[in-house]
Amino acid sequence: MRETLIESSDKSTTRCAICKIRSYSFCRCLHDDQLKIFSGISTEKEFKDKETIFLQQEDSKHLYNITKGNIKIYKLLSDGRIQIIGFLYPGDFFGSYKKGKYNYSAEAIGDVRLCVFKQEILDNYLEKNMNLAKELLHMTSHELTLAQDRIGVLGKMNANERVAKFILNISEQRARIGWQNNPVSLPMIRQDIADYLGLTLETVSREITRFKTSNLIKVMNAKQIFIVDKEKLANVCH
Amino acid sequence: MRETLIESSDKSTTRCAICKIRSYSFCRCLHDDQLKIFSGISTEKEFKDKETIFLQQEDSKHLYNITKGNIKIYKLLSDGRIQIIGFLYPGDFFGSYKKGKYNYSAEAIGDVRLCVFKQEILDNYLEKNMNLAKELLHMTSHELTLAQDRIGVLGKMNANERVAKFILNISEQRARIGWQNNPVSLPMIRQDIADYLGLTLETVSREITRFKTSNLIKVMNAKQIFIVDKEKLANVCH
DNA sequence: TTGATTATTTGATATGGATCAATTTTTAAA
DNA sequence: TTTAAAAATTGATCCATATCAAATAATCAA
Repeated sequence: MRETLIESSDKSTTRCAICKIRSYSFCRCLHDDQLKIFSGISTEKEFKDKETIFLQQEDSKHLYNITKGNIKIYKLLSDGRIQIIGFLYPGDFFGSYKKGKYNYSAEAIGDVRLCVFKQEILDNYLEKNMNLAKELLHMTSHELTLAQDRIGVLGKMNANERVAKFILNISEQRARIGWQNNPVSLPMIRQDIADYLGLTLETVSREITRFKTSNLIKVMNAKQIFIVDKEKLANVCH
Repeated sequence: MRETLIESSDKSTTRCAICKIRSYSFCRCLHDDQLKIFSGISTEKEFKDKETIFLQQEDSKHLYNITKGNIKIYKLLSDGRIQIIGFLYPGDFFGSYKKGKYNYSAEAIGDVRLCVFKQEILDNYLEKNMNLAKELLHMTSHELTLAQDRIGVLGKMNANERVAKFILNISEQRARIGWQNNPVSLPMIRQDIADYLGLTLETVSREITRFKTSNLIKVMNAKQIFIVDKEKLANVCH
């Protein structure tokens, strides 16, 4: 048993009421008086760096919401090739909504804390709470547009453009949840970025070097990128 | 005005009640007595080959459901490069948006008939009908898994694998809606297939020729492909 | 029918990014 | 600290697919 269950330390205030990331998560649509019940339908779990949250072939019984840290979701081809579908951040919701098998595997990048929902229980709760159902529909719909954007990147953009877009996207995401977005921290290793962008780690490294050489970015260290000229970087990819 | 509005020819039976594709569309969850109201919240429109249904930069005011024909949804880069996000078929629902703008453009392939919903009106109806909201959530969720599959194809598969997967996918889709799935008809031109798979039309043509030469398929004509050895074709791509 | 346009196939060549390989840097462990 | 392991960079070469070009086939309009 690699996961740790976190006990509610205080019975008077609910987990959800003091949750730091609720404002950019699907549960933001709930009223204060609904939080107590909602806290009860989920549990919190922690994962360490590189721990598997679930694998693609497993029965999908749970849905997850990130409250701390980063995770990657990925698909494996039979010959071992890997494609990272997405990097997910605090507030992101994942797992497959319809029952059956998960459509991808999920793994922690660094320390992670998740809200875990049992599928039937969340489903039942949705039935009684139209707000939450609509919020989840909007969120899924938004995720779909992000996936479609990625199809555009992988189908038509070259290495240069892919890496530029990646740096800008991750910076935007940081801004959205109110974190430092310049320099932007890249929690994942180059190989992960490559598997996300459909490139090799060598190509990713070379493109980053090129942006550095042409003064579009400064590489503070491998995991901290300072965007020097956002406009020029944006011009690279559209 | 290129679109044609179709008048309900018969006031006693509703459009929805006699709709041929309802069983594989999101409205299948509605009871017979709800159909009359539901018919009222949508209109039907026809489009001809190559007609634009909407463009990416337009304000998104409507959502669409295909009742007849095929459409393609695509994104354009500023320099004219095109990426086809998907080919959609009868029963498919589309028109997803981000910040009030459509996330892609949509164009008819051949003659098309669509159910058109005003966004606010459908949204209001959802409020009163949890079934439909949940069905739409499931459908959007399913679309998301399809988009994620495509990310895997575009990120990690070579030309050979992409074309094989394309032929098999389209055949499966035909089977799902109960149409002839072998030979499978490809309503779109080679250039569209290329823009869908992130390849050039020459490469698509060459891969099809290779499958033909190695007797995995027969090319009846450019738009009719007979799958000779489904198993071998499947082995190519996983 | 016939010519004109559009779509498809096939061939020759070029190239962006992969692959293979070595070195340097960073991180973690002893 | 020192050493070992992991991650990242840089260089040399190769290859899958793009690009350029031409021929053939299919479709459409007059």
